[in-house]
Amino acid sequence: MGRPAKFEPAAAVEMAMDVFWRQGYGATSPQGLADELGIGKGSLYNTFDSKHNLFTEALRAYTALRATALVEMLDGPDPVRPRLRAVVEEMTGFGDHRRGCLVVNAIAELAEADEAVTQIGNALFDRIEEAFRKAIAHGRSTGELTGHQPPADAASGLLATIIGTSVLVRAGGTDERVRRIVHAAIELL
Amino acid sequence: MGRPAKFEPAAAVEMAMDVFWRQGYGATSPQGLADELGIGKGSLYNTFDSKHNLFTEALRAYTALRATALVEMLDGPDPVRPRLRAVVEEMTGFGDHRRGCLVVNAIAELAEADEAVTQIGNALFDRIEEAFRKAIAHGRSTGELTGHQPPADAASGLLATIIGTSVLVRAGGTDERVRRIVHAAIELL
DNA sequence: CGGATTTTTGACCCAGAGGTCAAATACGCC
DNA sequence: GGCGTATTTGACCTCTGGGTCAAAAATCCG
Repeated sequence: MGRPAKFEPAAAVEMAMDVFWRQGYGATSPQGLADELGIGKGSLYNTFDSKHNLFTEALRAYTALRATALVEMLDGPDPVRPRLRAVVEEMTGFGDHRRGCLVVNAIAELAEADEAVTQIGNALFDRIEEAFRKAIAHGRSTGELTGHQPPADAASGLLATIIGTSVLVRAGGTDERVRRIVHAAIELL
Repeated sequence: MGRPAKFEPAAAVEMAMDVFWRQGYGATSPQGLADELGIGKGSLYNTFDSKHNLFTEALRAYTALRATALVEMLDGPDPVRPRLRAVVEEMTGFGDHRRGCLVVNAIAELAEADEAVTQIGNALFDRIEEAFRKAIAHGRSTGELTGHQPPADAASGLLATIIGTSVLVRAGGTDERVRRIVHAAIELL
């Protein structure tokens, strides 16, 4: 049966996710990752073939987490507005960690040269936008939301808003400003 | 008087700006920069002491350009809405280059570890927000804009929107989506 | 216990990063 | 032309990045 593995790949991916999230891709070294995961560099490369591959795995894990949280938070009884607000706050990384959104950071850093990253990013963006659209459309149908733009437009706007806000959070912007942005964006629906 | 300089530092900074803008900070090497500027690596280091210093110089040049363009575009006869639209489109890098905003990219890549970058970024964000606020307030005073949120809130929202949009542009998002976002954001003022 | 197997590990590799420097070069001036 | 000065340049340096691999270690099985 061979020597027992010392670490769970899935858990390692999540830890790597964390490191990339904090430091970005370029500023993160394999050695650093191995240290942080508490394993040898060789082990890292046995399991994940390259730094870049580990990175995309981390991005995928991240999008899965996000998407799950998104569905979970939007799926519930009316009213929909507080749910949307909660989602927006959660997605921006508002509050605790202040690292913004890993996918947003990845795209800003690498988009021009890295096809894989761009693809993962756009996929997440599309899912978020679509979830927003559905929620907004639902809110309109019950009369809770009274905005005048088509739900698809409102959803796109909200997507841009959370992306922008995640950057502002990462920049260390004041809670006050972030709060105002979120509030206004939700209010306008 | 000594040997005549072969390159203008200011011009070099602008070219470096371009390279960083395309590739990001981590993916740009001193050698690559020197090649692109058509000078020796030594010359680079004589003029700008470090890669990081050149980078912050580039960021500063960038913010100066942006700020100038901003003021120029907002300063004109009524109505203010088309001006705001033009600014938003310009700032997002919509249309030609598709690289998003250099400062946004820099923050997303480095914010957590790089004080200088964070500071430059926040300064630019503040200036943009303030310019928006003034323009919106003016539009309200003439009766052109009829939105209900306080101008400061609308300005913050617009700031988040252009940041988010610049990321979407960099991700290669469809023109159609970007256009809808910009349109809706301006319409809501 | 002695394989057979699976995983770990750190030493090792090469290329390139970021940076330095002495020599070479191109002026103005006497 | 010779000199002082300012700038350029590429060779050079060290260190780390990203990655490989042979040997060691830890398990199961007969």
